Amino acid sequence: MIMLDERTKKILYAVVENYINFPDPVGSRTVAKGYSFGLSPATIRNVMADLEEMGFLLQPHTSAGRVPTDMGYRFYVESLIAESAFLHKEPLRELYKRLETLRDNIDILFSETTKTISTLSHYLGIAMSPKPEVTTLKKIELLKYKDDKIAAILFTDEGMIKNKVISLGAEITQKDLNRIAGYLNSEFSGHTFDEIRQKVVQEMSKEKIMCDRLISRALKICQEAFYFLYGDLFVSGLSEVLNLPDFTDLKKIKELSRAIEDKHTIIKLLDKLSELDGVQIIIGSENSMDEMKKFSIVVSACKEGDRPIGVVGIIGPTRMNYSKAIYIVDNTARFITRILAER
Amino acid sequence: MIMLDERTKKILYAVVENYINFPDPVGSRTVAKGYSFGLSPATIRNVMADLEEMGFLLQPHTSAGRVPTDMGYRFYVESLIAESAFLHKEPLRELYKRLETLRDNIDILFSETTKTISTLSHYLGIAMSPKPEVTTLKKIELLKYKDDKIAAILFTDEGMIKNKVISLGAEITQKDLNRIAGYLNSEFSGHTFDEIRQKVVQEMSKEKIMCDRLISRALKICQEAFYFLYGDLFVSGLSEVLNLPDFTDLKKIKELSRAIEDKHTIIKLLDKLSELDGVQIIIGSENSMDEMKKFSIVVSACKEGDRPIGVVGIIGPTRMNYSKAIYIVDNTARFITRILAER
DNA sequence: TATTAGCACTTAACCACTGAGAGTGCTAAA
DNA sequence: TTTAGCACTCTCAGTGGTTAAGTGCTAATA
Repeated sequence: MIMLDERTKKILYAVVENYINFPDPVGSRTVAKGYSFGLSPATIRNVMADLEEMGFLLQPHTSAGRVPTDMGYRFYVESLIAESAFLHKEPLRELYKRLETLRDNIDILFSETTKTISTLSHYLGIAMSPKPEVTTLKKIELLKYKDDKIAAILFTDEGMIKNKVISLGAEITQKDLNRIAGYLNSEFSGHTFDEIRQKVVQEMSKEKIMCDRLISRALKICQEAFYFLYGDLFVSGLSEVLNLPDFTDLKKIKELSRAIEDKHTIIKLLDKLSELDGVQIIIGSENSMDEMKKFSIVVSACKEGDRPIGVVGIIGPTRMNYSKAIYIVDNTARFITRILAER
Repeated sequence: MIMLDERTKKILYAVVENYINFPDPVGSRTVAKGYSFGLSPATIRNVMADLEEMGFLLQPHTSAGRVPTDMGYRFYVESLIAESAFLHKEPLRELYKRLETLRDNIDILFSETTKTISTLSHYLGIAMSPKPEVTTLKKIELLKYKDDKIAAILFTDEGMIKNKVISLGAEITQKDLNRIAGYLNSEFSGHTFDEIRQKVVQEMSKEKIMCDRLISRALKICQEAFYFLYGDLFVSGLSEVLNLPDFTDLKKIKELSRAIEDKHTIIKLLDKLSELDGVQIIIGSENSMDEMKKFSIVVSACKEGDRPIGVVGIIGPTRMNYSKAIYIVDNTARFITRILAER
């Protein structure tokens, strides 16, 4: 990390904050006037030129003021985190009252959470419900549909219910299904989906020797049922961000809409981020997704112990009110965590 | 309906079709040249002036060509429907092969269908999965969660699985829950959700006299479980429509995004439309939703007998290729209907 | 009588130009 | 080391002139 003396830092922060508040490039005069450094514009100009040379600021054109680079935002955000200024603010409890009533239905809870976040922040609210990989099986239920088709319903301790229809290739009676479900429950309930998947593989290799027809069927069903399950991604607030001055450019809107339609990539990204603790921030070009390189992401995982049970966050322009965003995301994540723990 | 003589109609259709193909106001010269009426631009001009007087066309400004009004589109679309030209085209079976593999999971089927529709049409693809009101209960399952909380899982004959967590206010054993579920299944399975709701109300009034504690609990659970269930609405293809010349205007983009975020209103609209047979078309100002007054909707319900089991459709600009849209929607609806019937 | 050629008229779109305003970098003085 | 002063650069909004498209009207024509 490049070291900057106190005065230079302060000027950088002033530029960033001013730009976050007013979407125009900020000039030396503005900084000198608005932030009482006791310095003349000329001096500020020199410092700003230095900051530009170091890559923290850039000029859109010669006669314009300066705008932070992604590196500039990063430096600013690091200082925000170091100060943890946002932690001292009062929590948003009042605003979450409505969400509280939804605690029982986890999908609706997460989708409504994105709406609350986008209303509060005026950016895109995002949330991902727990990915089944890390959730604990409470009970599995098998139900015969038609011919060789059965439905497998997986209940997790977290309150999620996932279902999958499976074609067996041969008919089966409901009675057999009940026995299979009984076996699977005795064997697997209380384990995470990940553990179950591993166990199934192990059992299947043993099974080759044991050759119990029912058990082998059970394992096959199980393999299908637990294959390829993802958390659901919710996004809302597009009309909020379209009101921002950052989105008067059609090209940028297109990029954003393409980015949020590529749910699969975002899910993978959030998956990775959900492993980490606290608020995570990805600024513009730091993002690995091409369409996201002009936007920033602020997310936090909701955890139960150290197991991630969901992710909430914000997507917005790099010119984002990071302080407010961090504050909202941090608060929301804590709130969801608490709500899910209390249940 | 205003009657137009053959020549006037032809000229109206020519203007509409030309405008659909090229997003510029169409002038008399273009019509005369491109559509071999054997008339000079001057004559065409006179007819176009008449059409404008009658409200089928309008001029953006004095020296521009003409553009269809919503009434103009309506007249054109009526003739399309009368000819049923689109019915003669070959079905899109090839393109639906991928969807066929998803038939077992109805939610994913519908959400992927919207993607297919938007890719084919370059407009927004929309779909609504069966609203539970009209679906038939196959089985209800009750599972104890924690304290006084239970999960009710509703399986429908259509292959949908809905779940709801209910707080009872007092603890209950799983054994009791099983008995309640057994009772509810014997009583209600095979009935539509609507019927069940009515039955519950009836039973509850009787129950006041009979006073069986378990049954009264069962009915209470049932009432909760079947309360307020909606079909899910899926929308995709925003980045498709942003590429249309109709959406270079930020204001229009905002309107569209606000419209599709108001899922509740769209669901109610589709609900109404799902009662009708065949492809339904709503053009611009015909729409009751304010935000939708600049867009058109083309939808068709998927039916099982005369029971709607879902809706698929397109949202796009009023300058839409209606012929293609109708064709795609009609085909898709038939395809989904077939797939759900075969199951 | 219906159609058409001719023409004057209207308007948007494009382009080059201009002046104002904002903000810079550099230099020389404090 | 800081600052005042100044020349310089660039954007932006506004202006005026030109072009092209398309119209409506009128008078001639089949």
